[in-house]
Amino acid sequence: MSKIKVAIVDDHQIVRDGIKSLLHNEPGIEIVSEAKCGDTIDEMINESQPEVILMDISLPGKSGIELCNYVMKEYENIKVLILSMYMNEEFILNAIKAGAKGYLPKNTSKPELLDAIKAVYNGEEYYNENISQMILKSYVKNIKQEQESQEITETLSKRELEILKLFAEGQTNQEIADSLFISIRTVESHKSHIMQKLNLKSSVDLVKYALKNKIVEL
Amino acid sequence: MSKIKVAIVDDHQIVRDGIKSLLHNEPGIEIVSEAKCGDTIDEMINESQPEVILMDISLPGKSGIELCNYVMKEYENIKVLILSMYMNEEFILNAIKAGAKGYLPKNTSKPELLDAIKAVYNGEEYYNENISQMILKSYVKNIKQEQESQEITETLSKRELEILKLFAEGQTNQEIADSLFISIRTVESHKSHIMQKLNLKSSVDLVKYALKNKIVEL
DNA sequence: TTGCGTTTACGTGAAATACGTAAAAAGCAT
DNA sequence: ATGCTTTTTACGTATTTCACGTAAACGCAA
Repeated sequence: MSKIKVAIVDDHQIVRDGIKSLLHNEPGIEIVSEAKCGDTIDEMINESQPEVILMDISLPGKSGIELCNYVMKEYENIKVLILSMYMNEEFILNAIKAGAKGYLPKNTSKPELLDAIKAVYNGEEYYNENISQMILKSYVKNIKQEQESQEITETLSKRELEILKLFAEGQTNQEIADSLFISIRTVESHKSHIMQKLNLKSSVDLVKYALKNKIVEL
Repeated sequence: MSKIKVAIVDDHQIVRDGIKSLLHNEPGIEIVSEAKCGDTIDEMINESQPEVILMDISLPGKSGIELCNYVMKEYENIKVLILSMYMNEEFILNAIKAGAKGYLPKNTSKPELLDAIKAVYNGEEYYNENISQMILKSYVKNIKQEQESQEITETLSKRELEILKLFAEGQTNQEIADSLFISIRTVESHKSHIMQKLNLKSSVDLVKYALKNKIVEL
């Protein structure tokens, strides 16, 4: 069995050295190249023909996510394994969306790193327990958020949203009326409707609602 | 000249290995011990008598900052050099406050790491350019923020703050008047004064101001 | 076509705001 | 203690906004 060809992309020399020393005399693995960032990724791939790329997320220039996306498109046989400090859902989910085959924290043990490399090399996916749990949590959260967002867009009409936005930006009813070329009474009506729909009691709530739902910024 | 005795405290094996491989055959430096966290720091120090400790900030259990503080108190001759992914002001400033003699990003070059170790060993402090600049920026920023905060507390009286809070929480003027046992006109006056003082145009601005300055929560 | 939601708009009385004025009450300095 | 400043209190008036009800015009879908 030939060795698995592994490339490393990480801007921290210490991390690169650490990985190299970890995998140094592993019989099944060979480090064929390394890079600080993704600028020369094509060159690197063509020269060293890696089968697995260990990649950090935060890189100078293009992020690991973008890079992963690119590699997935151009070299579909190469497996990308993300090795990141950051264990937050956003990064992990983005990595998965971008086609990463695995995601490991940087404090991974040597056997886990080896397992992961072998797994992705064999076409499997590798996420450790923490990450699996996190994905699950995040999924549930997302669903909930989506539901909320849907509620808003379902409940409020375009016009109502527009008026809410202008109001929460600080315009008076008259200003809103003028800028939308409608009567001030209409603006008032819209606001009433919005309050009814969202079960809000005051303009203060209206402003807070707009901020919460990122219709306007603070 | 004897070798500088260096200890490593970092929960990422890869990082520890990376540092070791970087410093491996440096004539002036010797890695005398390493640890994943600060639980056994006393033991470690007593056994290996390090002169410089390379330390991560984010550690399981006690943070690098706390640990640094502790080491400074108990072993004042030991120099702590923080080696962190995180380049944000807060961490850096805290590290300095805790008595760290240097702060390096993890993507430090080998010569810089060597320089830093030698510098702190010789009783100097070592911060690279980025960090020096960051400290400066942060300092300026802090000053500004303090000024702003002062402005608020200077400008608004207790009563005004109280009324702003209740209003931003969603109470009507009448409710505020009732709960403070004052006339509704008084509440109105206060609000006017607040707006004048802060140069705000509408209640919307009032609410936003209260949110910005954390007088109320969203 | 009928029905439903959206957008438009008005009427009326109550509430809030803008802007000015001003007087007790409290705090502070000399 | 006395005077000065700030805070807190309050009102008047004109304007604006709110709450609540009503309703016409429009589009779209069953």
